[in-house]
Amino acid sequence: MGDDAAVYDAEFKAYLTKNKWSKHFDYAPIDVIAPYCERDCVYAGMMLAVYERYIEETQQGRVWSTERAVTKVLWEMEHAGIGTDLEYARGQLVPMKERLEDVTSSIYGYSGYEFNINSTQQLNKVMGNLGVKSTVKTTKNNPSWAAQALAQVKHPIANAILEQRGLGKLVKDYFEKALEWEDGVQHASFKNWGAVTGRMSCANPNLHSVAKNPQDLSGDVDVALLAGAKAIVGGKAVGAKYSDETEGLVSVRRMYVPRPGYRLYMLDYSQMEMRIFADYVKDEVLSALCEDPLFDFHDHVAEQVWGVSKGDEMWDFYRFKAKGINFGLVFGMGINALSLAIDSTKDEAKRYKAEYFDRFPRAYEFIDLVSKTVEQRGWIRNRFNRRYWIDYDRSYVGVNYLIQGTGADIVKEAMVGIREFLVERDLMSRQLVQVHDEIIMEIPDDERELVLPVVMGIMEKRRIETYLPVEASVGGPSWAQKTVVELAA
DNA sequence: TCGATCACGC
DNA sequence: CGCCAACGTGATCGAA
Repeated sequence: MGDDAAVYDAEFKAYLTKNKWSKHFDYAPIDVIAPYCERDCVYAGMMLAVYERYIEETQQGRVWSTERAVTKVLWEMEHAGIGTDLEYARGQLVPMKERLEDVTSSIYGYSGYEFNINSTQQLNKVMGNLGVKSTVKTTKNNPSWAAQALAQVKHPIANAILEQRGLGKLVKDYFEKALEWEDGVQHASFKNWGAVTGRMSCANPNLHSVAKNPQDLSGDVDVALLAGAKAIVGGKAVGAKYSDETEGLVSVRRMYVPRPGYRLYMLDYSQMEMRIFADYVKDEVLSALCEDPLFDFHDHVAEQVWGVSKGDEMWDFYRFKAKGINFGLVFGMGINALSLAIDSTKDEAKRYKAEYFDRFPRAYEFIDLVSKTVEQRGWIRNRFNRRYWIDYDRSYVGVNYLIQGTGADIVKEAMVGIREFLVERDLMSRQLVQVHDEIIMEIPDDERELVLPVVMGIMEKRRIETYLPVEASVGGPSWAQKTVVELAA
């Protein structure tokens, strides 16, 4: 190599910026940009040779071949896009903005003067004037005014701020964004391995972060409760079922609709990460129980560790702790975070965790082995040999990388398999979106009987020992409403 | 321009 | 078996 690729790249981009061509490569003259493109290709080719050797040495051939194959699926997903109900988007923007104005002026009412609510510095001053203190610190040790901190605040300004932020995000990131695609088809961008674990990422818009809970615009608690909400926090109707008949609730997912001739289907792996965790732990009893598609991991842990059963007075209490510890383990959570997550003191959290490991000693052995391997060797590999290099002082993330990454590779292989089937049979059905453990498809009615069982079979194929059941739902008709599909045996 | 802070998801 | 909830995208503020 005569020159260094990184240096050349940096120098060339500086040259573009200097000549005001950096906004888009199209702006630069062809005789300037062409040699750059040529070098780009040459360097990419050289890198391919290097990495192919590495892939061979580390036996990551299966992962590499899946990545190449899934690229075609991603291209087709981006090309197909997802249909949006522009009429709904435009219609809802009006009451959303009205509500936003009302909430904003109520905040100014509390503060006594107008200020920039988005500025945490200015907000901090307002809170000080109101005599409100935060019990939470930011990473830079300043007072935090995030949702977690505002939840502790008794003053009514707290809820108003939560609503202002949440609603503002919906308006900006999704409802106004939707209008950029005038034909009502959004083409998001997917990245194969946007995350270090092997998970994909999505942008413009990020379909991975589309709000699940409907937003209450009426300010009338009864409206959300009528839709089955468990609580209303910052205008979010938590747990509410969206319905077009419920006035005053707005849903981002309601915006996403099938195109004429199609219906939306959502194919979800049930408790995927917990089942992969069970597979890694190699607890035969646990794995056997996973054969039941309806097996609930959190229920089981509550029953086994604390001897409670459904209907007991303490059931909800221990089910909550079980769920918190389960997620805590797969996320690599420490005692401090765990105690916050399960609403316990640190001592209590420590005791619950000890009781958990008492009952599931192999879970402890697995977690211990992973972190020790990272500390001693510096790398680990998931079920498909995807390799992770992890710094010594971050060894606690290893368990999560293995579980999250194994899940990601399973879904990618399934997507490739689904594509092969659809292409081979020359079908109209198509994959639109992947959300980590979920695939969203558009299927015409006359293909449903053929496609659904085959797709579920491809997804449920044993790629690890433990069974990973899939639940299929049909959109009713948008992404906001799902009805579980019962397949004839 | 970029770090910090906030919000949303799995 | 006490420290570290994992991984993302994007809007916004405000200091550099």
